[in-house]
Amino acid sequence: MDPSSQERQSLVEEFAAKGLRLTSQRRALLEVIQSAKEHLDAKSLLRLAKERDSSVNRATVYRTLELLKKLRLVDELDLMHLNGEKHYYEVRSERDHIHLACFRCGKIEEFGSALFERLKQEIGRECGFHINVVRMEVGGSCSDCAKHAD
Amino acid sequence: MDPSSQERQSLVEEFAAKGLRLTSQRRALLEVIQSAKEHLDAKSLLRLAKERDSSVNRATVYRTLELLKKLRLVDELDLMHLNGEKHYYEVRSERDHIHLACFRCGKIEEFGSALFERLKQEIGRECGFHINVVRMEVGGSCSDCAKHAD
DNA sequence: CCAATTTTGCAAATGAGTTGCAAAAAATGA
DNA sequence: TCATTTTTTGCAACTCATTTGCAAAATTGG
Repeated sequence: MDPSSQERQSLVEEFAAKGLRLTSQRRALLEVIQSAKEHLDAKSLLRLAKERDSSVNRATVYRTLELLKKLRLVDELDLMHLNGEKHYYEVRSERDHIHLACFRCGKIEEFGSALFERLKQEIGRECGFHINVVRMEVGGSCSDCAKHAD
Repeated sequence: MDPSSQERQSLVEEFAAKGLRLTSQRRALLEVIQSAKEHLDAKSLLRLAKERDSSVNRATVYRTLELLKKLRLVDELDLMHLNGEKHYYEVRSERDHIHLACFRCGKIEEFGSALFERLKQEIGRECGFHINVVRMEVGGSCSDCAKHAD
């Protein structure tokens, strides 16, 4: 009941709310992205979306991802190219966060901080730059791996 | 004479100082990267390196860039994929900086700030993460383009 | 229901980056 | 210096993520 405890609107809802056609293929993809527990690339998204609607095609996945990026519903990540040149996707969250990629164990951590928010504000203020998308990725050794050596 | 007025060591010198073989092909590439006035992709690097040593091959460019990344002499950038999926390269500088990419006019600005440095320190402190590489890229409208509208 | 518009699957194409391999170049060591 | 070993290179073929042209299918708006 308390509005602050509400789940954020689902991707599917937000997508439909923009007046775009919610085809079964798009719905399948949106549901997959929304429910993902980890960062998924286009190939994985296709595989999982096909489990919901076997007619989903690779081209549709790419075309829909392009659309979602433009709509700012989804962010595209590189994750420091830890596993090749492909991209990963995640639902855009309320608060931006930094991705920390461990070169040793491959773990991806997310880190948000007030300092990060201030930095973004500073960019707007100092450079007169109007920010649409921010991507900050850090590569190195996570706390577990850093212990062992460098 | 004043040490602070000295140019930073050249890429070629740093490369040789690491005890690696400075072949004519590598020298050509290093000189091109060092003297670049803008961010260049592998294709452009190859073209320009060939002007210095026509024997330089694409494979060598990629192999050398891989080496330079590992040595932390060069950073790889995406520049928000403003022009396709290719990568751009720049000499690693004393101080990290953020790349601001304008989606409208394509201009790339660089921005370094104390806040950015503090944020990196915070990541180390809060997450116990040992940072090797940082990449922060921002997409939006530069000050000129932001005036016109959004 | 009909005409116009959007979205789709398919298959082929694109393009950045990688790889196996044999030849060339550089280092090593008698 | 010369032979041996190691590294680097060019070449051509390849991989693989992503894009595109197009005709068919689905949706929308009269």
